[in-house]
Amino acid sequence: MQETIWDNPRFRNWVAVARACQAVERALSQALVPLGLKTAHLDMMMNIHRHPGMSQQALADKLLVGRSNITMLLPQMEKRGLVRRDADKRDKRVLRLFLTDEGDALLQKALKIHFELVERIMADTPESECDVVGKAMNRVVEAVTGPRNG
Amino acid sequence: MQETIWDNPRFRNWVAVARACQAVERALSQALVPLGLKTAHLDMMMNIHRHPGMSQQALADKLLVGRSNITMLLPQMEKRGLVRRDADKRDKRVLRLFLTDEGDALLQKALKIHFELVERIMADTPESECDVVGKAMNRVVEAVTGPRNG
DNA sequence: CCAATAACGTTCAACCATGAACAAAATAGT
DNA sequence: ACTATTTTGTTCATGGTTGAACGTTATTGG
Repeated sequence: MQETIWDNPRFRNWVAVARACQAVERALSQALVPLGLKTAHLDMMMNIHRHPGMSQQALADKLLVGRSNITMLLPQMEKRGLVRRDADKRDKRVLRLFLTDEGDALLQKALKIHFELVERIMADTPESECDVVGKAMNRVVEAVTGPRNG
Repeated sequence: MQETIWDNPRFRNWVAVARACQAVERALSQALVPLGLKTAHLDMMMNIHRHPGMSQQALADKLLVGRSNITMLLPQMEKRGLVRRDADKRDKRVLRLFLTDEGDALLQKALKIHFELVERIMADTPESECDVVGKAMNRVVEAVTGPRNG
């Protein structure tokens, strides 16, 4: 009776999700080595691309990481000429984030790699099921971050 | 036309998976603080529980982490009296891993927390969809770790 | 106007994770 | 039997991630 938990569909299936996620994270990490990028950098660039001019705080919230994480990583990318940080005229506390042209070009290459990896791992999953997965995951994020006190 | 990638169902939905995974990982991490456990420890204990006597190498493979990771974490748990490492008689290189009674008891508490979290985040997802998700994720793991040439 | 509070970004020390290099033990090939 | 290769676990230097404490700037309340 000690293994009752594993018989629960939700639990067992979520474990599969976590496992798959880590496997893909690792594979993506390897695939990005030629570009000199870490998955954390890619995540940041993807978000800055989709929300140009966002603050570091907003980026941290999107990525579900601490603010200090952003502070530690951004200067590297800035030095590489991938990202630009402009001071906000109205609010001197915030820095507005933008991709440089070079950053955008590198992002496109990285996205291609990411895309091909996803295509490969999802090849045997029909689109309809993909949508079921995506919708379930969006509900998960809401359930975790929504009722989140802060 | 530069955002074509985001219109792809597989890509967009996979991003949702990764995001959900990180959110839950973070939530679980917080929920385990009272037990003095990290998610890495819980993962290890779960696997040792299901495969008693497994080697550190086998555990690393299951968890998709480096061998050194196991070496760094296990002694802490051994000192806490949660895990036991027995030398194999036949092969003097390998150490066989077991949970102590105390470790098993703590694992049960941790599993309860994990289980309740999963129940909460999956509450709005019917069991049938859960299975679709789980099967898709198992295919993902196979696609990544199976054809993995190196 | 002025003090208190909150928000943004930074710094720092502590902890984790990783991969390369290593010693010991087992296996394979001759 | 003997060397070469592989496997297992450890060590170590490096780099990533975190949360707390801090300085600066906005905002709120009197």
